[in-house]
Amino acid sequence: MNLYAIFADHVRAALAALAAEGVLPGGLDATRVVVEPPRDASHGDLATNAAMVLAKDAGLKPRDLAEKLAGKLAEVEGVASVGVAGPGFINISLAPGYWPRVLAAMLGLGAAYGRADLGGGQPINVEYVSANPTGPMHVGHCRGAVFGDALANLLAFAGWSVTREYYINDAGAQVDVLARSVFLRYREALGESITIPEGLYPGDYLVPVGKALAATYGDTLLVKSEDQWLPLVRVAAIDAMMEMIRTDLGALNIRHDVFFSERTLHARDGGNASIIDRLLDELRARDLVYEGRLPPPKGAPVEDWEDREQTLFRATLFGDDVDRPLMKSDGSYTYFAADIAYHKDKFDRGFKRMIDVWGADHGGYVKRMQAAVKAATGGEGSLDIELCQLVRLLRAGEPVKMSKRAGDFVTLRDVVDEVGRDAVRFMMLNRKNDAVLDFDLAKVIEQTRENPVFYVQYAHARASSILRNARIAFPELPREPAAFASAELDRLTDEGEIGLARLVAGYPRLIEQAAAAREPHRVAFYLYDLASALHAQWNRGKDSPHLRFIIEDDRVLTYARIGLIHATALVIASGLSVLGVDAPEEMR
RNA sequence: GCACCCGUAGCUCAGCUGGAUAGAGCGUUGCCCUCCGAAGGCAAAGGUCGCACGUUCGAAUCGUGCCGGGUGCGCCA
Repeated sequence: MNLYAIFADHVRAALAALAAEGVLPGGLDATRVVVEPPRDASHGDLATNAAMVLAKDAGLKPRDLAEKLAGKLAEVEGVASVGVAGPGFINISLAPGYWPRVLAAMLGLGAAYGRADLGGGQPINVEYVSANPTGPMHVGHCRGAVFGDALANLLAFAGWSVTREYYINDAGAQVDVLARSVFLRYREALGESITIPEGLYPGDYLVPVGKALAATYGDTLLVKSEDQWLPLVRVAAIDAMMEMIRTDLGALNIRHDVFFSERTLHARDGGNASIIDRLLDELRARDLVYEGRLPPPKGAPVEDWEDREQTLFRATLFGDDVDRPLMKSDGSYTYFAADIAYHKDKFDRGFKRMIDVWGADHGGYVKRMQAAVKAATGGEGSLDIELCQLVRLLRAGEPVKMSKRAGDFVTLRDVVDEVGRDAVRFMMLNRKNDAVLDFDLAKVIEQTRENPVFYVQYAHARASSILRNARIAFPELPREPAAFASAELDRLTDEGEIGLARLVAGYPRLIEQAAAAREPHRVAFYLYDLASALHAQWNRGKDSPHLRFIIEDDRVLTYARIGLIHATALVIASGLSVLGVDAPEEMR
């Protein structure tokens, strides 16, 4: 149901026909041929670069080739005229009834309109958020969370079988610190007066965890040594933190399918080799792991640098700049070693394609991780990494102070509670993920055109309002969009109406391109344009009553226009659902 | 020193993976409310696409080198 794809087929057919006639050589490589909307609508409805791209191989001048192709394309059903312009563009104008027919087809599809099959149902794993389980989510986690979730939605809509995954970093020293912090809260719950020393987590959010421990264990942990109580407390603390994180994510409507524990990769139950042990043995057998020395890091001097032999992964064989350490000086595995095993595990679970969403501060980690996936999967698996740049939190143009000490950071929950889930989600997606983003708490709740969240939602509410009013004027009006596929849609002749239909017709193409580029922000910008076109057409009806959507004494025309409104509302709702934002029927 | 990201209108940003006269919002200027929602609308002015070479029919887009800003740079996660 992608008009541009349909016409790309027509172009290929025209090439084949010309080849059969001996006018063109056969077997021309048409991969660079695209059919797209012309930049300027006055050029026509569709344009293709075919003649310019193929001229050299065909041994013709672009304009000559264009003329020949144009002759063929003019015979295609539904084409009104074909022109050649500029250096060899072929512009196609569709017959007056064509856009209405496209509209009818999409109305028949309903909510399925826009769905693509790029992924062919293949599995893909999207890992995002993966915040440390040591406290509530803070606002810095927000962007990656929303981006990852919208990307997962987008890929699912484009035909992938998506699994949303969260990697729990529950194996490092930070979770021991968490456990010790919780143990203090436990003693506090038993009546002791405590102070949280430097280096432990001071936040109040651990108080209830301590109380729960006291309720479960009474004072029995007090007599145990740290070796004994630490594992118990750690498990309870991590569970409590993950529960909190799940709740925070729920406030943003984010739900993961899989929570994967790093600890399981390190586990050596009953003296067996761990998953990491076994993977490194395998890599060592392939001579991808060796003992060697690294040059000292450049840039900021590292104080306790010591030149020592260590266990290294040959990342340089796979495109990285240096080989990377797998063992810390105390003999335990680095985070990287675990991460290799983790991605290998994803691959073994059936995901040849993986996407990780990371913060920009992990940019230096990209090459080694991709190198590791290449090595560990024998080149069979592919890992794409999407980096999200920082968010600057503002209030009316002034930076919001965020200090890390004393647990005094702005939590994700604070922000969602203040401005609402929809505003957070839409604004986080209203910028390329690799550009830094200013998030102004004051601006995102303004109800003006400046605020794209409001403007787009308002467009949907306005469309809903029009439908309500139309049912008052014509009580027998059907409620289902599909019923309007049989309306006399060729009554839609106004340029504003055709413009709306054109935008709506471009939705499937937009979804495909946004999914292929992994850029959900394109959906947000598209929706803004579509909302703008709807608002504009509505406003034209103020000065020109004959352009209003509801024409009391012309039932047939009203039906056609209501069909257009249904189509527009459907696409807005569909796009918003990809972004994970509500499409309200009225604004309050 | 190296790697990655960014540099487009006065400001904040898009620019459909190389296409035609580079777009939108804000701000500025000028018009427009008896109206299916003015919670706005219409229009105008405003750009050597950081700079310089290169690739080709054609470059904001690709390559190389500079300039400016950000992030990161054994064992933290």
